[in-house]
Amino acid sequence: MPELPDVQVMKEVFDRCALNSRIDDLEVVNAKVLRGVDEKKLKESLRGKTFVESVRRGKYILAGLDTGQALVFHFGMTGYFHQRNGEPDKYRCISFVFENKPSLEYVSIRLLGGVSLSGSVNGFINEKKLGPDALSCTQQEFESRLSAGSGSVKSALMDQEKISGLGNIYADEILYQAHIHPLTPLSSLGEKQLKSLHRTMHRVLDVAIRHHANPAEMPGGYLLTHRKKGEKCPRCDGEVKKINVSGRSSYYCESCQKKVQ
DNA sequence: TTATATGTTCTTGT
DNA sequence: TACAAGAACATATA
Repeated sequence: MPELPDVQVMKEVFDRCALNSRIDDLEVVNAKVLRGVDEKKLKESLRGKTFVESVRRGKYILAGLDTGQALVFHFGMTGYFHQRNGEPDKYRCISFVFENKPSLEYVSIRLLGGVSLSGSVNGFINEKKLGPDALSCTQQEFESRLSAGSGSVKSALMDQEKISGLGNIYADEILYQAHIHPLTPLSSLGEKQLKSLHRTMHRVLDVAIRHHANPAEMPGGYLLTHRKKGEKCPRCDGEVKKINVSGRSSYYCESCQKKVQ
């Protein structure tokens, strides 16, 4: 679930539920999600403190504390925030208890996500070598970062050091909207195609966020709801094919995304 | 019961 | 050595 648009929606939840309210306590239900920090240190660093800002960079949420430190959330394949208004979420891993708001739970079902503590918001970004955020990446940055590599265009879109925020589903969607085959080598993309790819990336992400990253709400003509072998392409009635690209399933329409060598 | 799954990171291979 | 592709990770769902 969580790619850039989903994480953007989660940031909005975080801001509403956690910003500018004193953290009274936190409950660590499953310490497996703690990365590079133990429960004791985490509690010491958070109790009595306040989240004063939040930044989304790619698929990460960086929550800045009034101490200057930042708590970093990543959601893996199955993570989300849940505001507790009744029963706790069955898969909650960490619960933040606030002075004057309901608790916020960090949930990770398959435990592939993680929470870590960083010296500062920017420190984390540099350490991870995260590329520019897909939503704010300029056309120039996009072109120079993508024209450098040599693999397939899809692998490059998913490489967080090149551009951060895209995952398997949105990489497929962007290529579909741009009429580009996922296995097209980067080296064969011309300037015109890179420009179009950049424009398409912005448009797809923008539409996804406006529809709360919910595929069911999104307009027709998107591959998102047709990720199944043998489905009809929502644009040209061609057949949706499934192939493997860098170990992940890729869906594309064989008649409107022609392969270029 | 088995195959598949949106994530990152470590390992392997070219 | 550098880059790119593949395996592993944990667990729910179809």
